[in-house]
Amino acid sequence: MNPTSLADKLIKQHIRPSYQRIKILEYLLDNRIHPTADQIFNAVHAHIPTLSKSTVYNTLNVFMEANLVRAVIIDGNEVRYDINGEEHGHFQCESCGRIYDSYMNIDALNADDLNDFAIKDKNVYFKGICPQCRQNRN
Amino acid sequence: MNPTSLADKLIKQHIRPSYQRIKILEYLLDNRIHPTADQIFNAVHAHIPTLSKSTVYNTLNVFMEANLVRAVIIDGNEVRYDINGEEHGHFQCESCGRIYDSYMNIDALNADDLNDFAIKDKNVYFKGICPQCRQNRN
DNA sequence: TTTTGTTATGTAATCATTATAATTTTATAT
DNA sequence: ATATAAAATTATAATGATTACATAACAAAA
Ligand SMILES: [Mn+2]
Ligand SMILES: [Mn+2]
Ligand SMILES: [Zn+2]
Ligand SMILES: [Zn+2]
Repeated sequence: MNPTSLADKLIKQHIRPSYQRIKILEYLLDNRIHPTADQIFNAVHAHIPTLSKSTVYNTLNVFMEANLVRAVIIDGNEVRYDINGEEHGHFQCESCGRIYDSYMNIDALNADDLNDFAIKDKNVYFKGICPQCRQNRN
Repeated sequence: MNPTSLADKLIKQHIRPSYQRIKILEYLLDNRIHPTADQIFNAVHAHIPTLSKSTVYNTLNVFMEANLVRAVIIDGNEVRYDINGEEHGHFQCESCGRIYDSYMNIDALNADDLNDFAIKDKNVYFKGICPQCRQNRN
């Protein structure tokens, strides 16, 4: 995606398209691995030597506010960020830590005991061993 | 539950039933609110003035190892602990933070794109506003 | 009662994230 | 264009949950 359309994507969400924000957005779109803030920082820092980690966190929070990214919380020790806007669940491999997307039918999940609750968001994640790690027998 | 049966519950899982462990187990069984380590510490500390927070964490990790409790990770900032062994999902209220159990049919959730994955665990949680908070309009 | 292993305790360390203040950049007004 | 105001970035400090570590207390075995 070219820089202009990246900027447009941000402007559409009323986010000022700073160079840092564009580069972070670009990284997220090109690396759909549910990266940590640290991974994002390290990757983008290679292109912007003056980049601060604060900016990464600030930007991610701005993106989340605008629903451009969402936090994927499975591990508990560090948040991972997801730019995939489609409704989907996740699978985390207990061996390698990778998080995979899974397009299961989350909407179908229903709970009679939550009839009086206002449900705004449904989250699903599985855990286990991914195909690659199964093959490597670890 | 009387102390003896609490001790038996631990022995059955090959956990030495120290006074601290029994009291922590008792608290978890009597307060099914998915408490934080801090909540557990404060409550049990009232009964055992010498209790250390390290012991709470150690004990919770021992209990988790034995599958007596499981970690419920929704917020990301602090882990909450659940002694409910039945298969169930959760609802966290965005207003008061309370976590409710919900007996939805998690097993029914299936993902064709995970056929080559070894699925060991399925997790579901919803977010929204609980009945009490809806009534209080906040 | 030694000896040995296990558990508990207190304190220090870790580490992801947030808060704060100063600086730089961008937009607006004159 | 210049001054002024607002927004974003940066560097650093603070926060806070959890873990690591060393020591003390306890329990079991010999
Ligand atoms: Mn995803
Ligand atoms: Mn529960
Ligand atoms: Zn794997
Ligand atoms: Zn509530």
